[in-house]
Amino acid sequence: MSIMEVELSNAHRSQQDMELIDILWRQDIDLGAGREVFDLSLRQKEDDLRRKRELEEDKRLQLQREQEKALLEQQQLDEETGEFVHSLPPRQGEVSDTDAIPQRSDQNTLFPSVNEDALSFDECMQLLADNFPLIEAIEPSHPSVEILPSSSIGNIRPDMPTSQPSPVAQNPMLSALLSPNKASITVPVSLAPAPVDVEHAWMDLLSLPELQRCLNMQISENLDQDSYSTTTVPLQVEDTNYSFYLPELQGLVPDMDTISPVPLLNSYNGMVPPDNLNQMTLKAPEHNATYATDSLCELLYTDPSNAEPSSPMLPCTTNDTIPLEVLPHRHLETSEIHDSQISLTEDKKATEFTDSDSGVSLDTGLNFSSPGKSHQDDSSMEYCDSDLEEMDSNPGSNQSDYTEMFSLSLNGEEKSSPDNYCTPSLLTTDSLPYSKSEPIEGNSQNQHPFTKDKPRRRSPGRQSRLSRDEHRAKILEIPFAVELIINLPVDDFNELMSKHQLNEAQLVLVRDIRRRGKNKVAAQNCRKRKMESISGLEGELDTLREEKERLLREKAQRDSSLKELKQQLGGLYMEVFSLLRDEDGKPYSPSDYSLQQTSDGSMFLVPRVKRTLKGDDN
DNA sequence: TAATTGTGTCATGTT
DNA sequence: AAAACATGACACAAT
Repeated sequence: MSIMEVELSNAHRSQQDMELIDILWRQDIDLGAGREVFDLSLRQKEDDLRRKRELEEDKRLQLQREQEKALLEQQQLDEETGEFVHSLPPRQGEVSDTDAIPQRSDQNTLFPSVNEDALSFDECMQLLADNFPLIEAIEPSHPSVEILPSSSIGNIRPDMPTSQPSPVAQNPMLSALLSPNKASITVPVSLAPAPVDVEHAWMDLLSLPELQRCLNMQISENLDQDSYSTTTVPLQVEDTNYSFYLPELQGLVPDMDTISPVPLLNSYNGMVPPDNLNQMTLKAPEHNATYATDSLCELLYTDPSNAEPSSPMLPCTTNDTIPLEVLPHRHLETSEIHDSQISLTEDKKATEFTDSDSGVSLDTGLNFSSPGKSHQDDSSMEYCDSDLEEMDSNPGSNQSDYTEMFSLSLNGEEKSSPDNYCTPSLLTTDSLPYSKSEPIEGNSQNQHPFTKDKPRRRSPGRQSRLSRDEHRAKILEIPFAVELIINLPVDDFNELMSKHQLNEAQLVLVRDIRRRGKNKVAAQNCRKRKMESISGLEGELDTLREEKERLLREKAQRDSSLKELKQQLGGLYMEVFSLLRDEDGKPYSPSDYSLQQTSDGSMFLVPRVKRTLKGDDN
């Protein structure tokens, strides 16, 4: 695009230039730009407009950052407990009630180190999002479903089904778009204000799957860099200050605590081969607030009694997220959804339902399982769990990405109606305390062995990015993040719970999640303490050993001194003894007599005959 | 293959 | 009384 601008600024265009421009224009037509783009005066006007908009956006961002700062100042993460503590008096509710702008996940204390970088990039992304709202989708079937109020020109549906193979490399523009550096992003920015029927042009453009994928990849890369991309702003967040814990944002940054944003970009570029673009594009719908298709809803919620229009997690009504299981297939299966896929997604749901410690057994009421699968024994559970495990652990797999991406959804209508699609079976056990309910679940049908960790197939070493509880929360459509559930102070937690009408199953799960989360932290602390204690004892042992050696050395030294003294004493004794004479002037025999000293100092010569038995020769 | 290690979870006691 | 915390014990996957 920059090349094109340079070309355009050239007043004297040679015929060759004009041809080149024509070629470029033909490409840009596909990008949604009309001839007018090449009109300098028009483009100047558009530039002015764009600048003005950018200025406004800057202001808005500034305001937003200030609010975020204020919010962060109020919240402080206790490292030991993992709990948020208020460092400022104001109640969270008060702020959140007045805070219309959804807080982004840069307040997520999970990733405190990336805040600064991410924020700057956040600006860029916000600018991009407003000037070129790529991720606002034009929903062909529901064109009226628009959430982002700002310039909706050039909306692109990143999740449009695509099937054709893409000769991306042959198209220099597309190649530029594919390029990870941000220069390519400027393309849509300058195109956005084009006064032609850009939307239509974009729609035409969307027929080019390769470009779509390019754009999506660009988006997802940027979003991955900036996990809390401002494009998520339109999400309707319940008036709570914990919006930075929003699950969907978490899902976007599954490993941000280990990977800083910039390396993430690089790693993505390096990691994802071109043929995996499909997977990357699928990240975009996370921010596609308008993505909603009835067919998808039907796919996921085939059970009529389970269809829950008002359920917060349902993308059909909330326009917020899309069922994670569906999107991959949409993409990978060239936009047609097969029955097998449906059963697969359903089965996945079913397996996830069964994977709960909370006494939330769903096996009886729901029979999501495809006929080929049974949940009768441990092996089947192993299969299910490992299945989930693979979803978690395989970063390249579609499932994994989507499970994270669409992990949890928070939106304004998170009141779960009582007839949640998982409720019927839940109601059978959900009122039981967790400790009691778990064994109960292991009925003959499912035998889900919640007792004593039997079903666990997690892999701590692999660090599944979605924990089991997160899966459960997702499945039961808990409208807030697991971290939030765990780390919130009890008052805020209760407040949060009172804000959302959760059914009993959800309440049980939430309580279990909180209990397990707390206990997990406690166990970690306990082990940490234990290790510290062990190392402390080891240190103590070392010092004691050193002291022992020192004392032994001292003892040896004193022993040798004592020996020396004894020798000296023996010498003196013999000297004195040899001076003694009897009446005949003869010396006493040391074997017959010995010298002894009384307590008053007087010396006696004692015959040794009697005393030698006692061995006293001193 | 067995032993070790790290981690999550549960049960239970303590604060 | 309830919640949080502490800790031993267990299961399990990874090493």
